[in-house]
Amino acid sequence: MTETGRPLRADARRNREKIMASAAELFASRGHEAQMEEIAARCGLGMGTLYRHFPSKRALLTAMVRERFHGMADLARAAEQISDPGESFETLLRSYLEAAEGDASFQLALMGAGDVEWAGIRQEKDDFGDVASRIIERAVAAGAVRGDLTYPDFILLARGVMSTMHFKPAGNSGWRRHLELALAGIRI
Amino acid sequence: MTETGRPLRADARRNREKIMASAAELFASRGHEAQMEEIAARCGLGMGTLYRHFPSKRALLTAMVRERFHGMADLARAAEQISDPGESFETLLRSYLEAAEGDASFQLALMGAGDVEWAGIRQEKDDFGDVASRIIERAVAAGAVRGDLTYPDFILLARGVMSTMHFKPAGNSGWRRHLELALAGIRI
DNA sequence: AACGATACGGAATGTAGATTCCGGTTGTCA
DNA sequence: TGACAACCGGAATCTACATTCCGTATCGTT
Repeated sequence: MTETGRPLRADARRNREKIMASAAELFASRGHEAQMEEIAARCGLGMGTLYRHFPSKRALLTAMVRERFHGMADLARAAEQISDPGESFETLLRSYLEAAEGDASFQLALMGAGDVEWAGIRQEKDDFGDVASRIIERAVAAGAVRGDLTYPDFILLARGVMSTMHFKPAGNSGWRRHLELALAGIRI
Repeated sequence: MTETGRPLRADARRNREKIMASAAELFASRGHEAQMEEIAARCGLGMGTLYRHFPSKRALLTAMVRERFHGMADLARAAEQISDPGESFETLLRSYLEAAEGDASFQLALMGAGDVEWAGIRQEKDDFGDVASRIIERAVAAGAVRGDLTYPDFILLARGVMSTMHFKPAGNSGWRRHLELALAGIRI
């Protein structure tokens, strides 16, 4: 239903965008618990319309995550432009986390909680991974971070800080304190 | 239903224990998604019996978490016996994580995911917190860890590593790698 | 051994939410 | 502007579970 070939009718395209917008807001604030009915209601559409555009809640959620991941790759490319390898790396991590701030569903997706059809996002995910890996390798080569640091480690740390962001929105001094502790563990 | 005064009839006590055991296993393997019917079935009891002992799924889960937290306080006291302040601290963190290994529900509870009636566990939770705080203060005083480390930081880090344990059971080199990175960030 | 008081079993009930259906609308193109 | 495909609305349907109910069975006490 997302890819058929013939272009969408004007009103359909408009509605599809309204749905994406509403879904983005609701998934962000309520997480995976946002309800299909709320989403439809928020943009003044019926259930039928919602399901015409996205065959299931899972598909809708996946579309949202794909969009966000796409933006994430851009952030990574921006971080890669920074000349200092160490700063480039830290900016990557900080951007990754800030991109997820305020979006409960995206946080869960990034942590690896189910409900997302990862197969439909491989491309976007790999794009990000490629850039991030390059940044990390450069930071390692420059001696800005511990020599055994890898991309999987980056994911490990990011998920860790994200768990604080997700489960303790206002806890302590917030996720930024956690980020500092994490960075302290990999800087040289 | 848990505290009434008069002692339970012999068969009732037996059944209560069967329920706790089955629930422990199922919550551990399936997390909060374990079903009440499965739990009852696993120990050959009916739904009525299950609900006679625990008024709701939430109550049952809470009982499980309380039991686990109780054990956790013991682990903390054991760690406190270690003379070297730094080793004592690291043992505390390691024990905390190992206690949660293999128990999906407990991991979620420790990370702060809902579904647990924390009010009914204050005591057990505080017991652990008190011992842990002492261990951390001693480590700080001995200069074994960064001087600004606090108990909330401990929770932060533990939750981070736990997120890897929970969401990526077999990922990378496992949560122990994450633990190493976390420790590197607080050791001096 | 009989009698309550306690417990137990498991079918029936209640509810929340996703998903489907289909009669009615609207955009598009000749 | 007429016809038809592409769309839309939203009530009805389905599913999955937690929770309740109440007729029986069992324990412990005299």
